[in-house]
Amino acid sequence: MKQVRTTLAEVAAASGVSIATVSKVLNDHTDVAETTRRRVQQALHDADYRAPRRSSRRPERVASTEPTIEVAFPEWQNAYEVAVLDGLTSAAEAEGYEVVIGPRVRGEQIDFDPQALRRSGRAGAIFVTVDASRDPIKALSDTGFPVVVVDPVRVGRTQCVSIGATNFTGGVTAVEHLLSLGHRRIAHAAGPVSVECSHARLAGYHSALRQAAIEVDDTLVTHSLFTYDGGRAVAARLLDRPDPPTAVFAACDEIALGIVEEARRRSIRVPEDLSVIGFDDSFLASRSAPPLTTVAQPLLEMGRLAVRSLTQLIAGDVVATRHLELATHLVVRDSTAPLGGSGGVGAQRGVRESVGRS
Amino acid sequence: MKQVRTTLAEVAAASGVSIATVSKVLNDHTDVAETTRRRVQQALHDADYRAPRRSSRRPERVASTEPTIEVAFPEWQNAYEVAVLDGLTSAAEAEGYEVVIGPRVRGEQIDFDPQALRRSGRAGAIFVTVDASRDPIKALSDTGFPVVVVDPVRVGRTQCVSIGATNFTGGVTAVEHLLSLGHRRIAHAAGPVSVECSHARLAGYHSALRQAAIEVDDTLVTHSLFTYDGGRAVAARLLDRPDPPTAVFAACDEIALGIVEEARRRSIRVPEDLSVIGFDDSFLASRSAPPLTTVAQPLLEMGRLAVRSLTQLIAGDVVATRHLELATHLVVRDSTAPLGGSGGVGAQRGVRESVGRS
DNA sequence: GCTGCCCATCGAAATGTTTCGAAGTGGAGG
DNA sequence: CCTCCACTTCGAAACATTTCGATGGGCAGC
Repeated sequence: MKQVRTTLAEVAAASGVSIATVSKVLNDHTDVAETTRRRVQQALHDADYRAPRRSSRRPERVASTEPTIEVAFPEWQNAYEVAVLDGLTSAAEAEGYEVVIGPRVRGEQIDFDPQALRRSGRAGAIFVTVDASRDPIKALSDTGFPVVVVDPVRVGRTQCVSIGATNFTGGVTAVEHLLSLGHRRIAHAAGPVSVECSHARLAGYHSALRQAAIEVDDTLVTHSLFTYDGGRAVAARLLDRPDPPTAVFAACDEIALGIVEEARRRSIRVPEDLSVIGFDDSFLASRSAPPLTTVAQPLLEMGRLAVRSLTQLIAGDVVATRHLELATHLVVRDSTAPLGGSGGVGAQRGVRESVGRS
Repeated sequence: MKQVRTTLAEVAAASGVSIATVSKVLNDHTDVAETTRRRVQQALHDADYRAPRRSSRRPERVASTEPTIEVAFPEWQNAYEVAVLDGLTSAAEAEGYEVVIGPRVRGEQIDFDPQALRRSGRAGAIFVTVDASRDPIKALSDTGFPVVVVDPVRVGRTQCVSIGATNFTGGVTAVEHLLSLGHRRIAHAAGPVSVECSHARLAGYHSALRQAAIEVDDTLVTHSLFTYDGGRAVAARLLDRPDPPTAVFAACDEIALGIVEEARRRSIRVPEDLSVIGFDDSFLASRSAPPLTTVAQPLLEMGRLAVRSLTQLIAGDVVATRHLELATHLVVRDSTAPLGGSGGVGAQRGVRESVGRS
């Protein structure tokens, strides 16, 4: 009795159906009642079932073409995702995989057929900034198809491996930086409530403030999408208050840029009158006026790690952890300054990027 | 006893081995002796064994994948290219093509093997902002392999189809806009001399100035790469002159952003003290502070057109023209203002984007 | 209310595939 | 000539998947 792996038989017993039915659930056959399907999926998850490795030489493509990885993501014109894709493709090239652009993930909708993807001969799939708790991805991953998710909006309870950054610590870093510059009235332009990394960054914000014995003013915390326009909207509310903050920690660079622009429109100088710190260090941050101080995520590295994790899954190796987090670090540019702004415009602060601990 | 189909069990009995061994022969496993393998194959043939239909919706192995287009480009983290890729992939999806990310084009070096690409079974290839006069691309295209180049650095004398924008007209548009605001001392931060579209935009600049009977001051024309840092460098030279220009036409948005930042460092306000107009209308332009006035290239449309042209080539249709140009148009945002800057900072100009003719 | 039909659902059994260890083989070393 | 060891070859059993028929509930027709 080695019993090294849970089998369909056990799952079947646990959920009170036959082995055949469990198999059908796994393979998305239609002749299973919805209630039964759910019960079986629950049992599959509880028993931590994972598909047997169908031999490591599986991709079995015919000739010429290299094994292929499918990548799917919501948006092309997004500096964050593009940076991840950059790392991802370079690693794929190094490991001898082709990369094909998968189905477009539209908002909450992920419309693709897990069956088709499994049969298509792809060696694996990588999703970037999508909701990994959604059914198609769960279904795909739970059948043993190699799936890695980078910075999932939500993880849920799936088999798939996910990669992210230390969002909580990053939030702490950002606020500590502002505190060290003397700021006390620090707002947080957070991301959507529904997204997990928003929570982590917000928690970091709270934690750092409490650590500094500063009472948290919940009216200084706003929520918006991770977009420039979202940043514009929340900045309008924050800056037009009678008691505006002296510094804002934005949950991403795009939001930060929106805030910088709204400040400019009000003749509020950044960083002299208002410090703004972003998150991501996408290539937008280094090209703005002023260049953004930001908490950098190692986006290229996250992309590379995604490919390496995927190749492990493909090879059938057991991955030690289902979720990996890479360290963030502070990149100081010109959008933050000491409270009281001694500098004045054009103070010629160095462009050197100081790197702190995450 | 329906016995509609011969099974492995029968074959196994006939050839005197176990079912497992027959399965292995069928699946090309290595752990079967050559003599045994031959005996089993003979038996398989005699019994007219054929694989069971693995469900009717089985698309027969490799044929399942859609025809594939390879795309190659120099740089991921580049707003211009990403926008083109966006249009390109959406069109490919619509036309039923897969898109695979091809070899990375590094600077002047395009290291891929045209032979391998042709043999790989790709339906065609699209290159973005590469030098189409280089040997590998010429070689590929001249052998009849379908190739389309978007915004080639240089075209040379090849067979391949290229797609660009009306760069000359765009240059004229940009300068006419600045002239209409009253500017007379207009600099041009041009792109690299080696790149064809730089020439076209520069020629448009010259043409518009001559048209307005303004003498061209060649010291107001600088060259740099199409980068933010390039823009910073040339801006430093232009702005530190004793007689700085009142407006700059930058050959791309990245250069424009570099100029805006150098101006900020010198407390030169944009647009009150200096008007800056970019080129491309990549997503950087709409996210800067201030948002950039720019000459828009229809990047998405160019990507789509590239795919459509390629599908024509693949279908064997004769393409009427080897080079297509799409119209540019002016997008007015907040980085340009009338000479003499009536407005003052934060003048709350509308965000409306006025669209002019190219 | 009864009958018969349809159809969604499910499982037994047939079938194919993989794992893992047993058996065989050959050669180096004693 | 025997032993040991590494390697090849093979099959029993474990496992997964599919087929196809059984079951039973809903419902129209009578």
